[in-house]
Amino acid sequence: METTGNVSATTEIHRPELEAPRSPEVPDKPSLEGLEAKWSTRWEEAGTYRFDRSAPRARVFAIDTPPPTVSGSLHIGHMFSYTHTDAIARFRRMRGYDVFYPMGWDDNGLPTERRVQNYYGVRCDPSLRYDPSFSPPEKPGKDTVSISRPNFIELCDRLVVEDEKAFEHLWRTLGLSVDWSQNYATIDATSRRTSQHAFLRMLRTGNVYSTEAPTQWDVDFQTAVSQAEMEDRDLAGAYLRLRFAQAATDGAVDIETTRPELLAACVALVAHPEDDRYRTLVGHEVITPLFGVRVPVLAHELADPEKGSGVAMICTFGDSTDVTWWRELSLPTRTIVGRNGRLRAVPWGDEGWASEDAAAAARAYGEIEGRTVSQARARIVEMLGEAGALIGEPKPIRHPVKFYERGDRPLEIVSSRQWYVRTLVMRERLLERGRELHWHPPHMRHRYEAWVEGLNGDWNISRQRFFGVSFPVWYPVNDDGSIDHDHPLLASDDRLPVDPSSDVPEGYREDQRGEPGGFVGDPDVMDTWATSSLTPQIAGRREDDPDLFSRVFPMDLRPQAHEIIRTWLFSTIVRTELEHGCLPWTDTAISGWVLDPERKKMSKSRGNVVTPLPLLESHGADGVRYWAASGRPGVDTAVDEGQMKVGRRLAIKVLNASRFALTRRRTQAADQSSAVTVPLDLAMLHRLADVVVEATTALDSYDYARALERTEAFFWSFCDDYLELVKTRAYEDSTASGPASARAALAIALSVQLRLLAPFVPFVTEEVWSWFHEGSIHRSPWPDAGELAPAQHQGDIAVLDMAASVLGEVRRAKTTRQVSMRAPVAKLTVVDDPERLALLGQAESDLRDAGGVVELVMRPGPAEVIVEFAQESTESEGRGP
RNA sequence: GGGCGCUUAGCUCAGCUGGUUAGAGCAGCUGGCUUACAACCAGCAGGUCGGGGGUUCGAGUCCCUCAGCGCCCA
Repeated sequence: METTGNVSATTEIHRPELEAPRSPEVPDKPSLEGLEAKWSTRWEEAGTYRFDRSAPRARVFAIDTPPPTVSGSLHIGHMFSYTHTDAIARFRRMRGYDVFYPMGWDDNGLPTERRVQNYYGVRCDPSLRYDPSFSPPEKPGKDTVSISRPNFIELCDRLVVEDEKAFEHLWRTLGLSVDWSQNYATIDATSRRTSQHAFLRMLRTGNVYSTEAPTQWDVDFQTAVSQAEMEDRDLAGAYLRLRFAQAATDGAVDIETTRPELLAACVALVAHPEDDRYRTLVGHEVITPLFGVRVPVLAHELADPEKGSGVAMICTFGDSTDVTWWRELSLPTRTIVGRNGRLRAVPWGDEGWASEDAAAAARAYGEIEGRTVSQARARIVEMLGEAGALIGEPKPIRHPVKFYERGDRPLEIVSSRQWYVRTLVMRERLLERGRELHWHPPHMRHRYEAWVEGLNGDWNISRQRFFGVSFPVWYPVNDDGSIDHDHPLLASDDRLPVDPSSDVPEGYREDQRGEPGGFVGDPDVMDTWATSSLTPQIAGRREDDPDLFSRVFPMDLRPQAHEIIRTWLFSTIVRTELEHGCLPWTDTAISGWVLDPERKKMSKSRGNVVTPLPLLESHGADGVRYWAASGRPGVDTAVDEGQMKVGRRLAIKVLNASRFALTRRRTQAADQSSAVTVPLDLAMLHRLADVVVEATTALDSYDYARALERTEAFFWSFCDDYLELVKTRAYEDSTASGPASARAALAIALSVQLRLLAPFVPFVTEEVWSWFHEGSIHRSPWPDAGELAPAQHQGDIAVLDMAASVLGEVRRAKTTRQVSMRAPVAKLTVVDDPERLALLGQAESDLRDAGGVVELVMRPGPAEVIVEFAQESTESEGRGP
């Protein structure tokens, strides 16, 4: 076999030795039952998948495993994509790599918070003190119990442990070849230390900064969200035309808006500088209806003359364009939407809230104060109508509105202090890294590029939540009680991880917390992606095991789903670029989605989510894995129990075919390839050698599905044709070269095929392997040239093709006559050209045995096969072979 | 609005740099208990490769265009 792809580059890899087989012990009735429990236990005991941490980097294949969100329910999509990765991991291991394959749990963040709230019926109130005696109710009570932040976090920690057990059981049943001694969790001490340390480094290098700025805000979760967590949803709305009076004249200006409730937050009107209709108006002032606020009319390119009247109302803040105008035109801030999504009280007449008629403004505002945004909208439309400021009828539209991906109400923009990672200035470098990375399939790179090119702000990593990694930062409290955000007090590296809500900064005492001259902790936690973007550093133990880290980083493979390219993949590239100036991995394999059997996207709300465990029970892990591995890289794949049944049948076939091959072999001490001398046997091994090359090439390029397909196709024809052809010869109880050749070829072919199938159906292949080996098949060498080279040089595949083809004609004739396959053929006449007849002649006796042929006649002529049975002399003519 | 992907047998999908008569599995139909396997085996049938145009000796494959579906981004 020629080496291909990066095979030649891995010459330093230590290839496992192929263990000499022992005398086989074959069960009479082999079965798949219980293989998952049996082998997952033995693999654990034997440390089959244990990472050898003495391996040099060149011998290591490191996988940056996606940590599943444990607080979510088990999902068939997990089994699908993790099977793909596992097939690659097993292949690499057999190729002699030391595979670093850890498992992580993403227990950090909002999903866990929500689950804890619902599971225990509690909510976090950060103003409460820690209660060491608190224990949660058995069942959620009628009323929600308020508990302190440390108590809440304890419950999070307690629950995720349970969830992780369920996941681990699933993974072991599925047969993932994970090294379970390399676990991590995104909230554990290692992760928190890694994350906080990286944060402090970014702070020192200036790659992270905090600022008070307009921020996308979810009013229900009451937290900021980043661009990566937002999505557009189409919502019904209406354009309303509002009339503003000109301050200096009797004239009026009409604007159109979908958010009239923000009228009180209006700080200016804006028109396009080239719009002749409003050129004279720009620079003058107008007065808002209802609130009587004087605001300027300004010019800016982003005002769209085609939209509405061509003049827009700038509010603080209705959307991101408002933010842009506010910033670029240096406008004042008049915020009316509070963090809870209700209109807050504002001091009409005071500084910043000047009005032509403050009393009337306060009266009008009193109608909407305290209401939600949508309630306020309804009321203010009525009031505008009564005031005659509403022109014409509302024009209903559907338009995209920004939502938090987990949220239920549109995002609002509020001004708040947040930490940001400087990603915008990195744009070009990030694109360059995207081009360096090997994408499987390649077109997934476009998703990344579109995202990086579309970045419109730095990455906000502050979240106003409870269960997450804290910022290792406190702030001095000035003598007047205000907080000095410009001189943060940083935790020293050796104290990490810290929780600023309970730990005290150096040089301070706990009783100075919140006091003038004292300190306060940063109240926020980091975005979960700010931590999970460091999975290579966390899994590789950068903080506490630099030696390990040097052996596994940069990693080789990031497997993940396509919908988190913009979050996980993107943020990991950002962080590794900032930390190390390189890519975190050389390759990424992007898996598709699992769709329901009707090819619809699965979702809880649709109620079409397929749970994995029942499938594992009815089809076996190998069956489920077979279905998963049949899904092409990056391609969305429907749940198909039919495919799982096929996989199970394949596994059963492996048991039975192996039993046959090994039973024949019982008298044979060794399987010498030199014993294979019969042309038919050499032909079969030659074809198998081609399959080995194909499968190896495919797996080298992460195309597990192709490798499986080729291997499986060979295996079935091996069973249907080759096995049938040599059956009689292999049964012959003799040491003659013919039978010996068949037995040796069967043994070699079995060994090679089991190993080719091992990454896909690890349980059945291990079971069969154990019948005649001491060690694990998963630590055996991947098949290669050495084992099949003699056959490749001597075997002519056409011998097998000819024999199988003529045998097919014999079967056709028997089926047509509706007779048993055992029915004898009185005379078989094969007409073909002399060269092909010569090839067939090399398999003549096998063909006669397999077909039950009494007399075989071969003569030159146009291709034709004639099958004659005793008694009836009718001829059955087949097409030429 | 921009981008990416998909469209091949009733269903699920292969078909790689163009090259015999377009393949597989499932489902369907017809048979067969055959000492590896009846959870099995053998065979049959089923397709104007989404539509149109082009390049070529030759197109499922390359180019253009249209349509439908899905996803990503705005």
